[in-house]
Amino acid sequence: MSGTSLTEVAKAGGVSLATASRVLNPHNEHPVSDEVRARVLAAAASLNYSVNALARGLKVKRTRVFAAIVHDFRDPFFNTVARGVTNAAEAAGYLTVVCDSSRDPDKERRYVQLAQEQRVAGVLFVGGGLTSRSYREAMRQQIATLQSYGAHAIALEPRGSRMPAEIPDNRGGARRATDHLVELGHERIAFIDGPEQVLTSRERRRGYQDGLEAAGIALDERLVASGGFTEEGGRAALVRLLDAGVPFTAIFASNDAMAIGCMVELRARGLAIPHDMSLVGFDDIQTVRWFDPPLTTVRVPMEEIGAAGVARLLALLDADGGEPPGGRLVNVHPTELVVRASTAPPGRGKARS
Amino acid sequence: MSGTSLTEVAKAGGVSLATASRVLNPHNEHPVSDEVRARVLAAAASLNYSVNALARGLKVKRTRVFAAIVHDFRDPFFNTVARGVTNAAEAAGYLTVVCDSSRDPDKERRYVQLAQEQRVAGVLFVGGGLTSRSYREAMRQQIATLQSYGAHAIALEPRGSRMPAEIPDNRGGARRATDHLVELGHERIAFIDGPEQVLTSRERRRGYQDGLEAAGIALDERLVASGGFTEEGGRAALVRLLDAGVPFTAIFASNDAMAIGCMVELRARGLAIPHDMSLVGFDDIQTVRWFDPPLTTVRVPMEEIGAAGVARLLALLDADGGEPPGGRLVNVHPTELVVRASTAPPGRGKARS
DNA sequence: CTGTTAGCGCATTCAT
DNA sequence: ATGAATGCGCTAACAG
Repeated sequence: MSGTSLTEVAKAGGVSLATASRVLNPHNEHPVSDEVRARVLAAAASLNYSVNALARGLKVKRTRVFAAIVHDFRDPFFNTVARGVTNAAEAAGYLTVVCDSSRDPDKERRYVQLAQEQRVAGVLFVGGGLTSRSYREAMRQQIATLQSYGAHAIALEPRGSRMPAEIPDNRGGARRATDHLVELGHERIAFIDGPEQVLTSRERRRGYQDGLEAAGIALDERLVASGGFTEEGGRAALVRLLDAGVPFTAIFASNDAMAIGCMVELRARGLAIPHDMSLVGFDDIQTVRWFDPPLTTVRVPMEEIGAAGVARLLALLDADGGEPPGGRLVNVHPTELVVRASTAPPGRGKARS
Repeated sequence: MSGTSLTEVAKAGGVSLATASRVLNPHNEHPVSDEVRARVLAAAASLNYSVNALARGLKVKRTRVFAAIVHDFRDPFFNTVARGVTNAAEAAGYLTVVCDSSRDPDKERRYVQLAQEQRVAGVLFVGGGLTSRSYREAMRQQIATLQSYGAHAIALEPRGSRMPAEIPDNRGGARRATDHLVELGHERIAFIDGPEQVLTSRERRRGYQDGLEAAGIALDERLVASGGFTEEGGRAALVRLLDAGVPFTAIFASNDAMAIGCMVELRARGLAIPHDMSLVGFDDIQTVRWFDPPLTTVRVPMEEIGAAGVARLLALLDADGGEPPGGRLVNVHPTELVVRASTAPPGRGKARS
């Protein structure tokens, strides 16, 4: 019921506890004779010995576990980043606790709390933070506590805290997407915004504004609606826009999930993409290439960002006790416009008339 | 750097270590005066105290962590089940380590190993096991070791081991999907199989055979191709089937990912769904309802299965030391055919001619 | 190269 | 109702 302990392995191998530890602990440099080593290994194998990471962690004050807190497990954006994290972590011998906060700040807080109790070596926040003062203050406080326990925090989307971050170039990507539409000749471009209070939304909206401004097009607030980064929300936002009667020939949805919602609604109304309406998304989640038409979108290097976050964490961990590794606090990963078939010059579609 | 310990809280609160433990440990029943309790709580709060779950776990020989091992993080089937698991676990105060094995048995083994070292309370296997003797033997061995350390293992897809399981009715669902096609008048129904060595594939294939048999249709092996449960694989399998020239009017893909691959290929060949070809999937992952046409598929209660797995684990944990809770070893969760627009009676489509 | 020892932070007897 | 003492399994000095 309670498994085998090192003491038992030592006894079975006819050596002391210390010696057994030395051969079974991969990070131990202490020399051990080949013969003794073999004996201990054999004893461990025959007893199905498995180190107790709790005891080890208690002793060395450091575990090999990370926590990744994501907004929504089912969103391909998040689970792809999470996969980048878990793969990179596993390669370094770390396990990753993945937590789905359901975009609930309180649940997020509870998860950080639990992770802290487990004395994780680091927590990665995957998903933008909220803009509110109170949220940022609470987060700052929480991270300070985390650090007092020796853990590091990393952001993989803007968080507005002073923590190290590996984030996509949201603003630049949104700018390029807008430019693309402008270059095709669109002048009335609707924008489907993410949740208002989320920093990621804000950055992408900014990029949209940049693009409009550069083209000398005035921002028309009636062409902007929030879709909460979900398919249903995106669809609902488009319904509002279309029903409002203000004409537009293209839609820039600030994430792919909402773009999918738009596709569904356009199809339901018999509006052809891109003939009647051009559509651009953001993220380049895997599924959008299977849709008809394949979606033009902005590629975010999701797995790469996840892996970079882990590398960052590992570097921080190694540097502990020395000075922090050089380099910027925030690394911005370039995003890239992927033109597929959902965009074209404005036609004389129904939406225009 | 090393955080606050209970000892410090006790000192700050002017009480003994034992007393501090009694008020801070939620599972402790020991009476403590309100005044002392308040003092300790205040001290803990002002010091930002957070229990060390490692020390606690070492002492009580039990952690509040589960491990969920999934085949592929990015597949909506798996991440949806995983979300059911993490949510249910969090509600019970447990954290879940989610591991993506990339369908690699060796990686799966390493993850179980790591989880065991962390002394997780339970391991949930999400995704079918392999049929091979060696795999099943190794798995049996591994589970035995896990249990010797007090952990429980649960399967959320057929595993062919004697472990408790909460699995979908794969065979029945596949049977119903086949019946549906037969009832529409199809007689030549192609089947896109999952990976051959995976038990889930085998169950679904069996259901397909059941349906054919009930309808008096002989199984034609030339109408079966394996697609490995991925979009690309499904598409490639369909290419082979189509190019082989053996006519058929409907396709039953044994998971939605492969059905999506089929849709893409049919579209590329100008074959209309369902006019030229009917198509059925399996799982009812969220995206398939957004496709054009929305896919007819077999719904698997994914989150429910995840939650059931956690409930099962919790019951096993509570019962430890007593007799195991009554009930079947394997609980089968009903699946349900969801008819959407990708199926219709056979037309005179090109595939037939 | 091997062995002895101390103590990580906590829950839990056993006293009081 | 509170406190003192013990040990979970392990690593890392320190001795030899």
